[in-house]
Amino acid sequence: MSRVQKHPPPQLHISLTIGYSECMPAITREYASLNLAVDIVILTIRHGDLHVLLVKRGKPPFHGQLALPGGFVRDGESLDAAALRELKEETGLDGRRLHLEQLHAYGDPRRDPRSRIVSVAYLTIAPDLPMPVAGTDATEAHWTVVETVLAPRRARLAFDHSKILNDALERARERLEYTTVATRFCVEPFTIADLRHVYEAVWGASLDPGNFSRKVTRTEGFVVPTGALRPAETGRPAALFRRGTAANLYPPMLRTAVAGRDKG
Amino acid sequence: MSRVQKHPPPQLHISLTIGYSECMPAITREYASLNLAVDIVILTIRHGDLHVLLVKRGKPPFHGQLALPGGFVRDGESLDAAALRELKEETGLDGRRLHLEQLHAYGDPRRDPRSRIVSVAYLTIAPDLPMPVAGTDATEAHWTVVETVLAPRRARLAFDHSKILNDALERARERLEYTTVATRFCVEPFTIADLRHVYEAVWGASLDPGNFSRKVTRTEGFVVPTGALRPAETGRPAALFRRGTAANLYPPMLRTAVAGRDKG
DNA sequence: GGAATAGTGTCTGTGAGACAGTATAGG
DNA sequence: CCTATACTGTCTCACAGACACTATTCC
Repeated sequence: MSRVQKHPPPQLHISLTIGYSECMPAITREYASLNLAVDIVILTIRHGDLHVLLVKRGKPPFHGQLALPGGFVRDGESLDAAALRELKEETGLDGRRLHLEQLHAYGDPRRDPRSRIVSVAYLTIAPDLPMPVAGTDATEAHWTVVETVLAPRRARLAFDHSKILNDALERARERLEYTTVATRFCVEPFTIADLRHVYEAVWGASLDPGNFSRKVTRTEGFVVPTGALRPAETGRPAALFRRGTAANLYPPMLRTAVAGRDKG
Repeated sequence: MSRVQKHPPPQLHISLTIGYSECMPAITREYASLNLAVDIVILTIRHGDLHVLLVKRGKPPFHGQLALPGGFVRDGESLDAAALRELKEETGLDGRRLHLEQLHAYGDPRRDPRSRIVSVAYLTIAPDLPMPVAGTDATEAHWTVVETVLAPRRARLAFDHSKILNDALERARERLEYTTVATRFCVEPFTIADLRHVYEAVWGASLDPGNFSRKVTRTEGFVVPTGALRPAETGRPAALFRRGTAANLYPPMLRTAVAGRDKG
């Protein structure tokens, strides 16, 4: 069958829902009437470390715990539009100019203790910009070092957000292998070293500067030279680049061979 | 904010919903109360061609048109569980023994003309087995050659299922590059030529038999020899293999270099 | 033997990685 | 001079692709 309704029409299960408190979901309905949310994993690089934007919850459940920013999908609003709106509300940034991709839908019926809420997670890659991070509501938003959040002794995130964050990280690491999105972490113009620091922060590994430089500059459409130089604090000035037009890397920059090496 | 309800609690928008017919969704609610469906792209290879399982819709909308199998997520049922259940209902197969992965969530508010239905699509890879394909309801299910479905002159699938199918195909092609899922198309034991036909059908390109054989047998954990041979209709008998334990291919088998070549 | 498929040998080109060497800045 | 960073040269190894060649079967 394909979306063919065999049993009660929508109105019926609604009437069954009435009378249940939000803490005690009905279990006799066949079709779930539920709320749909988007949660956004916003990654950026600050001071050489990968950061994620987290908010401190102001009410139960998980009161006072850290969580991913997000909110409900509104009526008549597409999933992508909801993600763009939440991104705007949380960071003030225009998501159309950032990398924003759907990550995964999370639908465990008990992932939210209040009621059934299915969440579609998005991954956003942002450059290190002076973001307002003006929580439109009273919640505080903070950039947090990803490594700290995922440390075993650290308190876990609210809901299943630790899993979402882990999935987002794995996706980001993979994207850096096969696409040019790493440039989306950089403020233009950027140096090859800036771009290398992105790979090192996301992969948690150190890369050979010489080989990396050759690889990046020789891959068509990855970066385009501006001709200008950036005077370094120390050492030879570095050439400046902008993002190229290519979306995918061929051949890819596989991290498998790099895995295991430590960063630093 | 993170799933914090600023406005009406769940009960309230439910009362607003009552009185609306399913064909006229409310537009004044801030949060969407909606139905959640799963649609499944079940791929298999029959007679050397990539097939997808499609059903003919028995009622409007899109009456009589082809669509992906799917159905509503039930109350208390996870997304994965719903996909497994639908798969079982449509094919009689146990999805736990097949490759089943979430593909993407489709949430355009107008993707279903009746009411707002968000669908989470799944990709399944199945070997060419004698499947009952017993539609538990009256819908007919048919294996259809993918190439035929996507041909420009062909009638498009119902809803946004053409897009879902295209996304699933792209995902499957990519999976064959980086993972060992191609073996999931094969009935064990299988020959290297069987596996090569999988790649050729999914990629729509022909591969060099010698190089492919070497690549597959030398990649650790891709396939394991059974020691037995399969007598061929003509030619030298081929060695038989089973699936190995590796999930990922390193180095991957990139199709980019192959792209453009025609399947012969 | 001929035809067909299975599988190996071998050559070439490309690219990754290691690492030496050169370039250009400040101190 | 030194140091630090940027970048290039070069060597080696691994692998993809092309394709010749051998192996094994049925006719």
